[in-house]
Amino acid sequence: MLNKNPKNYMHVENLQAPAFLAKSLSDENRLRILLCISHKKKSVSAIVEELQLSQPLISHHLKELKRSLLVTVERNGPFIYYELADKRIIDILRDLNDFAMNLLARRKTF
Amino acid sequence: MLNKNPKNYMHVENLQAPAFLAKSLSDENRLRILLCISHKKKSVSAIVEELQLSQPLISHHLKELKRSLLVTVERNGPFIYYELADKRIIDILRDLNDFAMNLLARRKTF
DNA sequence: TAAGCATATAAATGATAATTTATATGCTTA
DNA sequence: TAAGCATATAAATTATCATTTATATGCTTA
Repeated sequence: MLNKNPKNYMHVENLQAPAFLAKSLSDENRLRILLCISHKKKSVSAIVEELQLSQPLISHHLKELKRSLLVTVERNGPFIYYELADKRIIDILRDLNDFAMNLLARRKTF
Repeated sequence: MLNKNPKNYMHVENLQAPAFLAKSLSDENRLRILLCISHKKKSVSAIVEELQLSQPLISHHLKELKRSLLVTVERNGPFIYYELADKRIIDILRDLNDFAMNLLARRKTF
């Protein structure tokens, strides 16, 4: 768990923030981008090359990830580098993956 | 973290499962439903009453949550009870909430 | 078996979002 | 300053999804 003594309590009334975050994580291509830059900042063209997706599509998703505050941007000459704003997003991604795989495995077993 | 020695490794190629799970968690009303049944199974009408949403909308979201394997169903007479399939989804929800609130707080600070 | 409640389902609608295609912007170098 | 590369943006298209409205199904009880 990220937080054993959470400072932010969840209320049935206000779940906008986690829902918004989950929406950012709900697209497979965006998850691939997050993993792709998880160890070091990378330029758009490097990401395009690695993930084999079109440049406008990558740019679109990067814009979305920036809007959700998940990545930060930095220009260096003609290149623009994207970097994780907080690497703990990878832990969350791993938790989602483990939990989802677990659900699927159980469905197959029982 | 859910898993310090994860059995399921993440690959940039296959992130369908976590993306699908995140999509289930990306709607505020579905999160409200999950929290609403987090302590005990509840009937559809009980959920409708608590969350003040229309019955067809609640049924629709419950169907979606069932499809994602997040809830299980049980009929008792005329009532149909929904229950969390795995309560650890609440930990994940809390992590999402904490992380999201953290991002927002930082944006306001810096 | 008719009536009534609990829930599901179907159809229609409106909104949002992913992707593609085309074009613009901005930096660098000759 | 023209040419070229890196990236962003805009427009068009298609797909997905939340919500509403209307209706059907299934259980129970009189």
